[in-house]
Amino acid sequence: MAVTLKEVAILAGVSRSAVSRTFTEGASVSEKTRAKVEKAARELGYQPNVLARSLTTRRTKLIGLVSDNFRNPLFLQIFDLFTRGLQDLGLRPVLLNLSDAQDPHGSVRMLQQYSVDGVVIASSTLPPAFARAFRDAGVPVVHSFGRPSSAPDIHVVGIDNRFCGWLAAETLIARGYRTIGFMGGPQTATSTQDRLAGFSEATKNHPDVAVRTSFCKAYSFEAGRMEMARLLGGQPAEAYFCGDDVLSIGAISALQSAGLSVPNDVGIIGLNDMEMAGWQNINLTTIRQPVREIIRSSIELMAATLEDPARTPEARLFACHIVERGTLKPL
Amino acid sequence: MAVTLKEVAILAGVSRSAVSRTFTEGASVSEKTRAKVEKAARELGYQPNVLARSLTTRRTKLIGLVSDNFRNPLFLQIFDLFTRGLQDLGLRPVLLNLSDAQDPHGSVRMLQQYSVDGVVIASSTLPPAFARAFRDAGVPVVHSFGRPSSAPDIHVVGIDNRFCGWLAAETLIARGYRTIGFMGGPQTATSTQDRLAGFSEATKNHPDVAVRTSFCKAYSFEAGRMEMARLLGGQPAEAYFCGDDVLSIGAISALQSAGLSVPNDVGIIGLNDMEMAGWQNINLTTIRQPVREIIRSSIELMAATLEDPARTPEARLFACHIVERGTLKPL
DNA sequence: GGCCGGATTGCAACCGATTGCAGAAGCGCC
DNA sequence: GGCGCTTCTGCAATCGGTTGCAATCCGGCC
Repeated sequence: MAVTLKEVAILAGVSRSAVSRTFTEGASVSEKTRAKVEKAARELGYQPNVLARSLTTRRTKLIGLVSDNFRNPLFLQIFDLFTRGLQDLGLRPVLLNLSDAQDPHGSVRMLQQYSVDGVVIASSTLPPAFARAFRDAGVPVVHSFGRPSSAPDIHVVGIDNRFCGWLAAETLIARGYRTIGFMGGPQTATSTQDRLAGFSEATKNHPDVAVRTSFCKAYSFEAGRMEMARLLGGQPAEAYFCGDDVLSIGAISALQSAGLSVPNDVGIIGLNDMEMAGWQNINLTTIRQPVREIIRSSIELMAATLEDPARTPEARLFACHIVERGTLKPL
Repeated sequence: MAVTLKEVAILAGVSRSAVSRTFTEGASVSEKTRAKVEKAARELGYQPNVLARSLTTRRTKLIGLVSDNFRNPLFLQIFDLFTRGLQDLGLRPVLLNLSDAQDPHGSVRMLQQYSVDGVVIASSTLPPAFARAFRDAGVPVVHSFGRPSSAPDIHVVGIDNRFCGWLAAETLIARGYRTIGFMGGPQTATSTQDRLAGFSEATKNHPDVAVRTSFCKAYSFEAGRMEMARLLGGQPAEAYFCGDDVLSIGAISALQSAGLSVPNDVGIIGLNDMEMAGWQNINLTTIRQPVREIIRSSIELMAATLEDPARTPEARLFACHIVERGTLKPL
């Protein structure tokens, strides 16, 4: 069906090597044959078959894009940025949906069969075992939104979740809240654990502050709604730090349905600063995570690692800061 | 790096063909050699390289998943369903982000280089020229959420947008609204055009009803918000049919910000029935589009077309129906 | 034991490209 | 024209598999 090297070679009256060389960067071809080949290629509509080429070059230009979060609208933006960024570099993302995968082994196999050049994991909830499994399989991996380590054994780009937890707690305490709640994402996620650790650390210095902790099964509106509805069945805290804006917005929805006002009855602070957080009728006070920068940096790091697979693992951290809106009582 | 056929053959003490055959469905291998090969393969951790195999089989099991909508949260669910459905069939989606692509030609080239087995287009806004370009390049294509034709020249799975427009108008009129608005998505999208056609047709029979039409630049919350805010600068209609729930929710947000009540001041009916539409504090009356079924059917159709590329193009239509909630005044 | 036919097996060519190597061209200069 | 050098070019092997074909194996039967 498709035009091959050989047909171009015949039409141009040169060897197959000559054709190949005109299509490979920096190969030695005279202007004359290059012209002949390009003319023939144009006439036939030829373009090299990346997959066949990959057999010898060992580069497929395929990048595994793996995630397990398909409920949080933020991730649509994340996929948008990743796919654009990768395709600008001539790389093509192969999506791997690990929404209900338990076993890293199977995922590794799936991607190995396709000989992806690298894997970027876009998730704050996927267990680190997955990243390690890919690495152990010899595939370059970058974990975006993962847990940065001070002694990284894998490339990680993200934020300091401990600090975010700490910042949230300090902010709530400074506003005069004395019973504060941590409403995290999945308890198994490192992001949740780290935020809780930071949150708890901050409250340790304030003996007059009571802390409640609870967790949502997923990062989704619905999970936030349901968890807050459950909390309202008991004695809720005066203010909550939610592990994600989607949880916050879900929680606010539950509060409003219960006839409670935010921030008059309950304060809420989120994390991410997604588009909706800025809407006038939501107006969520939140901790902004620089998604765009994290993704840009992840792609850069992936490209660099493709160049030098032996590159020393690094952790890249981006700063988060409070975006003050209207869901906490004023200072 | 990776284990190859040859190494397995040597360890198992058989020819390369034998190894190949134990890994290809329905090939003739004796139980004895199969056992030897499988043992060797297990020891070495061998698995066939799909891409190398594709060179002779001409099947990469790669499916192009192309879309241009990365703003509408509904599409996150769509990607979720597509990726899961495809990977259940052993197919792998290569994502192609056409958010700001103008030229079908370039996109075709991108996918051709990777010799995808097929392309599914998930978009209600991508011009039909893209689908045709893929088809003309000899790639099986299924257009999900596309414009069904009564004389289809391309596989399409979707809804009858004309009917939806008609249904929306009839519903608004039946509720007693006499100035009704059509607030569509991008004017260039066939879905918008068809809905408007249906909407206009319904109103033709009601000379006492005035119609306003306007369009949003994209299917996103923000576009809906901005368009409604603009409309509120003039004399708004009594009720609007929005081309998507995200537009509706954006519009409601703008209305609330302006101190107006839905449905007391302005009625809204959406389209899709996304998760948020059911929230108590949104409670959107909408036309439900059976997304899940459309995707399941699209994947089935793709699989069938892969089997028989010469399959006659068909259009598959799914019914839509009103989901009554609280954003229209009662009957 | 010998013959027959179907089930297995290995050889070798091929899928669409790249690339090391050796020979051929091209060039400047004497 | 001949020399030495650099730049091009084609041959042939290779990447990791599949597959048509012919040869071999095997069991059953006379």
